[in-house]
Amino acid sequence: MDTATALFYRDGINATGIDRVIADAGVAKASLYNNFTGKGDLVAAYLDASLARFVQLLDALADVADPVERLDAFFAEIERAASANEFSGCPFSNAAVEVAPDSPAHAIVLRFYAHLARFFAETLGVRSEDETVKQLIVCYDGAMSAAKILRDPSLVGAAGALARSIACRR
Amino acid sequence: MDTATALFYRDGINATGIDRVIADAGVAKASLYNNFTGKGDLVAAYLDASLARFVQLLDALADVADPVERLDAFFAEIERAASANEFSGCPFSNAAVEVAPDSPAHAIVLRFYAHLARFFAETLGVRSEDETVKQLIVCYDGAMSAAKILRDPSLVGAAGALARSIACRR
DNA sequence: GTCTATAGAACGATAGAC
DNA sequence: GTCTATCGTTCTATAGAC
Repeated sequence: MDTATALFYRDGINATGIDRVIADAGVAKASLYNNFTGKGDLVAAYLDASLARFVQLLDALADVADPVERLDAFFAEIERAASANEFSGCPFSNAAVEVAPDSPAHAIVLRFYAHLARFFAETLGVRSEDETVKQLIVCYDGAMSAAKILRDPSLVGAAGALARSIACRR
Repeated sequence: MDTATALFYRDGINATGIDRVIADAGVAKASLYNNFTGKGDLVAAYLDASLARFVQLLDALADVADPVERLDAFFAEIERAASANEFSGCPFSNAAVEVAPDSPAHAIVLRFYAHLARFFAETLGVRSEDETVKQLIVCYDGAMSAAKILRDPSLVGAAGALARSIACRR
C-alpha cells in the first residue's frame, strides 16, 4: 500500500504498472491479488487512505476558532506540502483526470470535494452551496494544480491571500 | 488530428490508444506514422493546436479596453465552454497530469501558462510575476478543474466574480 | 493441515512502432 | 497487417507459520 501510494501519486495511476508496484514493494504478485481484487481496487484503496489523511488534517484545523485564522492555517499547511520535493499536486484532482467518471475511484474523488466544501462552509458559517464556498474550492484546486505544474509554491501563498480576502469580505 | 484531439481531450492521453485514433479517423496506421513520428509527436501536435486556439481567444479579447470588462469576457467565455457537454476541463493541466515532466508535451503546457500569465499581466497593467497575476491563474485553473470534476459550470461563475474582485481591488 | 507468503511462468488483450 | 513489448490477471509450485 505504501509503495502503491507513492508511485500512484508521483508517477500517476495509468503510468504505474502492477509489476512496478510489486517490484518496489518487494512482494509477490499473488500477495497483491490476495489482498486486492485488482488494480482498480488498489487505486480505490490508495485514494481512500489519502482521503482519510486529508480528513484528519481538516479535523485538526477545527480547533482553530477564528475563521480567517483557520483558513490561514489551512493554506499554510498546503503551502508547506507544495514546498516539498515530492509534491505532485492534489491526489484527487489528479486521479479525476486518469480514472473513468463512473469508476469507484471517481466516487472517492467526489467524496473528497464534499469534505472540502463542508470544511469551508463550516469555517465561514454558510451553506455548502454558497458562492464563497465555491470560490474557496477554486482557490484550493487552482493553487494545487498551478503550484505543481509551474513548480512554484508561492502560488499557494497567493491563493491563501485570496482566500483570506474572501473570508474578510463577508 | 481532429479525431486525436477529440479523443485525447475527452478520454485522456494515456487512455487513448493509437488503434482507437486511426479507427475513429478511418485512416490507415501507416498514414499516421507518415505524418507523425509517434504518439508523443501526435500528443504534442494536439497540444500545439489547442494552444493556438487559446491564444486566438486571448488575442480577440485584447480588443476589450477596460481591464474588468476584459476579465469578465474571459471568464464568460470559459463558463460557456464549461457548460457544454463535451467539456472536460483544461487540456493543458489535464495533460500535465499524464505526461512526463521532461517531455515535449509538458513544455507546451508551460508555454500555455506563460501566455496566460502575460494575458492577465497586460490586462491589469502589472508584471507577470505580480501576485495578482498568480491569483488570476489560480482562479482560472481552479475553475476549470473543479467545474469539470463536479460538473458544475457555476464554479466558473464564482471564479469570475473572484477575478473581478481582484481587478477592482487594485 | 490450513493459511499465507514466495517466485515465476503463462494467459489473452492491447499497447506503440514499423 | 505484423512485430514485439507490456499490460492486468491467473495459475503452478514451493516454503514457512500457526
